[in-house]
Amino acid sequence: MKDKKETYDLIVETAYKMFAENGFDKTSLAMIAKGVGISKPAIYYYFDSKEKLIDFLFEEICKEIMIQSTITVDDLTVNNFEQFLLNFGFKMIEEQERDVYFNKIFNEYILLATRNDKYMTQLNKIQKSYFENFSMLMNYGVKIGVVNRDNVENKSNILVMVIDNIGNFILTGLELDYKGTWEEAVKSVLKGVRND
Amino acid sequence: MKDKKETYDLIVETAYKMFAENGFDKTSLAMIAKGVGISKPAIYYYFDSKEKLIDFLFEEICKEIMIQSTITVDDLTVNNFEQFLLNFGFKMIEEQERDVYFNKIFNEYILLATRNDKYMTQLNKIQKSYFENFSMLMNYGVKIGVVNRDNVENKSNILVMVIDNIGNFILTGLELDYKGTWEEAVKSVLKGVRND
DNA sequence: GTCTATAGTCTGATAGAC
DNA sequence: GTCTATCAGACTATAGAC
Repeated sequence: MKDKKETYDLIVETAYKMFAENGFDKTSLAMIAKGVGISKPAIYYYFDSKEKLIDFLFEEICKEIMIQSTITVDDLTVNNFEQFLLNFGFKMIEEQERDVYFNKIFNEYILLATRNDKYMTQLNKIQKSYFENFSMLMNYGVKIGVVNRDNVENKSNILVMVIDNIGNFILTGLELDYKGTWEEAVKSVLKGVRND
Repeated sequence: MKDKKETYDLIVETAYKMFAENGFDKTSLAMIAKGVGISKPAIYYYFDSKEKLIDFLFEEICKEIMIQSTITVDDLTVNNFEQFLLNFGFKMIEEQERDVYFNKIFNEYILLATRNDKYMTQLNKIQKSYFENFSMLMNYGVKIGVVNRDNVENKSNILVMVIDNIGNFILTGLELDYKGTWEEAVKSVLKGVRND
């Protein structure tokens, strides 16, 4: 029982890294087995098929994203709103610069989703929650008077687009002032409030 | 000679669509041959290998992007600067909504590039020219007084990030007010000029 | 739980006739 | 130029011993 758990985790971790580095198609079960230090058929004891292994990893990743993208609005005030937004982005940028695997494998899943509704349904849920979180945040900003009420949804969309795409550009090795760009995006969006 | 040209073009067109729809690995030469209406070995008369075919399409796509992303600043004035930026984005959004193949296959190449320097070198050139074009445009905007000179590079980056990511979101079928978001991005970036 | 052995399928690529 | 025939190799997955 103890050994089962350990091998299982090793398969999951190794598959995660190898799928991220080589892609799903160019990562065979034989490669994963070799990486773990077991034989190929041993993987089938834990996962019914390669596809099931891919599906399992997708669900794990989705859960993680849902947790990370959650925003709680409770402690936000006029004084810390901008700093909160800035920190949220900075934290994401730092995480994406640190963990290359995550973005690579997630892009694999996005491409998979464009060809397979099973993944697209799940992906759309994540996107929706992402946009809703930022929308909620910006509307709260309007409420406390730090965001101009005009085109709130579009302002929210801009922030999502920028922070999401920073990850993609990091992936290509492009060295840009990402934090500066995020800061400018936040400031652009918060500009123009009438204090009357 | 005439027949050669026709078959050649058919292979290129069919491969383009099939690679976009199924991905490189899940599109075999047999499938392409069947789509064209020839036998598999016939493809080898035109392309030395599957990889060479993939490389050729990549170069074609790169050329097209380089042309489309080129911006000429000559006719821009204080009066038409904002409208030019808006139209540039609107045109890109419309094209991306129309041609689904282009974005799908380009994302394939981006993933390929993260695993193969041959493609990454080319991809980085495209990105560089893209950022430079927008940077040049924004600096021209500063010069004629429609863009605030503070953080010009970051403002330019925001526009690139937004317009680039709109394509990705269209790919996932997400229905958003893309044109409105672009409009808001342009206005956010152009805001705050001091007319003194 | 993990192994060896292997079935069955598909792949990219080549040889050689027409 | 295009074909039929065929290759070696890699793949997922399974059977059955231990």
